[in-house]
Amino acid sequence: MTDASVGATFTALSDPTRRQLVGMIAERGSVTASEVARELPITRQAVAKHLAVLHDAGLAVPARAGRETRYALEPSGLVDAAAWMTQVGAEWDVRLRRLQEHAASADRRAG
Amino acid sequence: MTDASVGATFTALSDPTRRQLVGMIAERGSVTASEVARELPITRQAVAKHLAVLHDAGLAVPARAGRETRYALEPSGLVDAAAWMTQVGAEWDVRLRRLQEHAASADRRAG
DNA sequence: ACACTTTGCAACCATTGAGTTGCGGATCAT
DNA sequence: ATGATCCGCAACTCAATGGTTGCAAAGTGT
Repeated sequence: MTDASVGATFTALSDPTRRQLVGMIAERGSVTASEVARELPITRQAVAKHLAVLHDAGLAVPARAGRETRYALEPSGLVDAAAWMTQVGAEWDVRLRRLQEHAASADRRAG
Repeated sequence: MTDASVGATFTALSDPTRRQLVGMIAERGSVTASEVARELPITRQAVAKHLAVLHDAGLAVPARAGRETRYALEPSGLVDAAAWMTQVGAEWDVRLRRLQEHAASADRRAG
């Protein structure tokens, strides 16, 4: 759960086309660049680049079968990023609770 | 939890400087651009831009007090993004479980 | 063997984004 | 009142990136 891997995950998910792509892979189980390119208004190479980014982020894994390369989902990257967010969220929560308590006690003092 | 807001959150968290900034705000409760700029190797304006991005993403909220503008954390943006990830993660989970079952039954068929 | 499909690599273009400098306006302290 | 901070806005540079086209290599079907 290194900072670089978390960053790569957020970078990968920051692009709307890539999020859509993730959704399509989740629906279908696996996908090739050519398949997706037929349905989206972008070229196959653009899709291939997006799939490469998802792969580098550990969110998708390619498997070559004959002349086609199918990409499936790889959950570990998402799990790591979700863990990071949960952890950071917990820290925020602690901090915010302190602030709320502080504000509440200030209110009490103010009557 | 619109797609645009989720995208803004991921975009905000995809930058390492911004993640560091989030950590600093979490530690201190609140922060000004000038304060942070003294400790980081970037200018105040760069920090101000980052804080603006965090604000637009709903992750930080500014409060002007006199001549300084302090930024504190705003949890809603993070909560939304975390919810998105949890949801997508659950879908992946379902899909992966299906695939595993499929693979297992294939194994059984193969003997 | 040959036509067809699928992929991968490289070069290129346009846009975004992180960072800078410069300046003017508002606030605080003396 | 004036000097010192602090902020916000605007213009600029430079690298990263989403997208394109072109082409060669490898797999498939007849």
